[in-house]
Amino acid sequence: MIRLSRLADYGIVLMTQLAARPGVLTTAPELALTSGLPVPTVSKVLKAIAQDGLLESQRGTKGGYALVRPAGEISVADIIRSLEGPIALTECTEAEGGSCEIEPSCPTRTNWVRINDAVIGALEGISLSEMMAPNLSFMATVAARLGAGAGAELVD
Amino acid sequence: MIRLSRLADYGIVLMTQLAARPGVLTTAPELALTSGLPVPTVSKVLKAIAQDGLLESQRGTKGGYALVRPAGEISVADIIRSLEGPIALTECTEAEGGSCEIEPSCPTRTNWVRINDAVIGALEGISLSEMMAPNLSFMATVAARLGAGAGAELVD
DNA sequence: TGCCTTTGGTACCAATTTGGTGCTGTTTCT
DNA sequence: AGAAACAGCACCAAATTGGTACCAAAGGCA
Repeated sequence: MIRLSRLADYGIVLMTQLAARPGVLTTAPELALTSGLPVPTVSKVLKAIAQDGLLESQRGTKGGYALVRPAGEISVADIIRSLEGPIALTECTEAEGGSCEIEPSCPTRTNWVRINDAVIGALEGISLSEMMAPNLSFMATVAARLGAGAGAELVD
Repeated sequence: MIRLSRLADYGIVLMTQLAARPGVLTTAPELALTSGLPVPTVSKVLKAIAQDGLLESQRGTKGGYALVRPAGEISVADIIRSLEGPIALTECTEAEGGSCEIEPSCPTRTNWVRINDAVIGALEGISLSEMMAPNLSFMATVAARLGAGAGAELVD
């Protein structure tokens, strides 16, 4: 499966909710309520994202989490990376290339990097603010970006 | 992880090797040799792809596999789909939406489709023939494609 | 100061998924 | 016939994931 881990999925949902309250500290239990996810899970996810620097955290009674950057400057790729490390679709495309035994007989290898880059590009191109509301301008952006490709005729 | 399954990875490698010999039937054992993968695995992968219709298969002594379409008309997305079914980055984006419990409180949901489409677009935009050789024109194409946004102005 | 709230870190356990393999049947060519 | 190759099972082992629990540290407040 080419599938995002659930944690990353949750991360994007939670970050989107945080983006809706810029500058305000929100606690994990609060986000658990609004998202419908269990508190420990929310904690785990936010902890990891905060550690990566995408969230600022405040301990204590009036603590909580808040975005460190405006929603428009945080991409989906950023969030995925903060939870899962560098985006690598296959072992081939990992920085520490080593465990691919068929590597010598694999001329496809170098081209994998291109696929990887294309996917990363797609994820870089979508910011948190674009995830916040179902607005038409966003759909138009994606449509234009995809051009002849896949999700083309979304709008109009 | 946002990672392709190994089977899909293998599938693309094997299809690339088949693309290098258009019109010629190649056996699974042969491909196992050239790819360095175990025969049963190669068999399994090719079997699945053939069943989906991307490969034609011929039984018997002089049997083997061959592409049904020119390499230029088979995309990476096609191969992934033939092995894993529809590309869905999260449960949200699956056709048979059902198992997402937090769905009602998930305004992000509709936007997930956009991310999904962007990734699919990136994968649709890369054909087997582009995976065959490390040629510069392909790299230039990708570079241009990545330029503005994600999987933009694909082939033309 | 003492307590409560909240994040930080670690470790663990269970379940799902994955991927590799083996076996038997069927087709086709020599 | 017999050999070679695909077709379709079904199964087993291992890795990954994800959910949880527990304790430590920090900060506000009475």
